[in-house]
Amino acid sequence: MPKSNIHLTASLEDYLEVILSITQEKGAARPKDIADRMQVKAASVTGALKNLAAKKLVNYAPYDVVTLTDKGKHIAKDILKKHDALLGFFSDVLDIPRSDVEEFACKMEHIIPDNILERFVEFAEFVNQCPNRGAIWREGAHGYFCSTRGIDPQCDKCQLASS
Amino acid sequence: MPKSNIHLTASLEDYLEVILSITQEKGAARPKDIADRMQVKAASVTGALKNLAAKKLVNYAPYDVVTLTDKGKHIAKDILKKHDALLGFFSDVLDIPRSDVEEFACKMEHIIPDNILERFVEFAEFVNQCPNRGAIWREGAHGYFCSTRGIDPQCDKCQLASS
DNA sequence: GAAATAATTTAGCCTTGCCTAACTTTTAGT
DNA sequence: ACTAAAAGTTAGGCAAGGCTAAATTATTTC
Repeated sequence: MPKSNIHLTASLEDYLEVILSITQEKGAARPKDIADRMQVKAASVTGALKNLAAKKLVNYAPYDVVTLTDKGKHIAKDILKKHDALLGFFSDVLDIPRSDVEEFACKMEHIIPDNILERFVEFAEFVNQCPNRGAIWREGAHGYFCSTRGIDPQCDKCQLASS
Repeated sequence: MPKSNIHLTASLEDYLEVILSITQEKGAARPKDIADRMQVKAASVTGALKNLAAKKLVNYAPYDVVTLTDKGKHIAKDILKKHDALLGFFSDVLDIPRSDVEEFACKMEHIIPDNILERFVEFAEFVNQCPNRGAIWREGAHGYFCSTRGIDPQCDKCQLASS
């Protein structure tokens, strides 16, 4: 796997992500689809595609459908993984509806450092693996607050933690 | 308080924040100080200041020191509040050293919606108010993991939660 | 299969926000 | 006070990334 220390802007990362998503649905992406998903005009897509093609991240030929190169696919999947991890954290830990964080996750995925994302993931895993210890959000008189239920003696992690 | 639905770019918000910070230290900010903190050249600061002055967020006159207007101060404090809240979350909940998240918080503060920040804050408050229930990070064989210590029967929140 | 429609590209423009180089103003040192 | 240095500004340039309008290519539809 060639080390890909390419610097990509948030915008270009978004294009890759969208192209991956469309490709997974339809096999290949057409500029029109990309424009619709990105909420930009078709002309802007052409520019981005030329840019990505110059970086060997997409296969692009005028008037043809667009596909990701291996390198492009690798990066796109990486971003999507971040996206999903963030969504998971917001859902499982902070208990915010996915629809409310979709857009925010789309912005965060471009700026969060790997080591910090790692923490988010570890924390979410902890909450998931050990539901009786995890934070539970409840609606109270003064808005939501955080609480937990009791410790489950069956839970590996709980026992591990009590040492 | 005039409703300030001004759209500010991340860059301009950063300028306000920096000016507030310098002002609190020295009474007023000089372009050179701002340039140093923002890691930009002095010429870039002049442009930003004119922009902010046009939006009535700073008091600016050529070759003079810079201060925030009430409106500017209000916005700057708001952003700083977000910044500190995020820093608190990363420190208290995820146990990441401040130095590692400073830069990230600087980016997040511009994109996080209020309602999501609210959740971050609530969660961090929970962890702070109820340290025995909060997540504790420990270094293990396979990196960091999450655990908790026992429940403190003295803790109001814990009792509240056990219902 | 020819004309109408839809998709795509090109060309040129705009904004943000940074830069450098050159010029002006202010400040400091002697 | 006068000059050298530091600070600030102006002018012009560049890259990213969007836009519109107009030209081009594909695709329908009758």
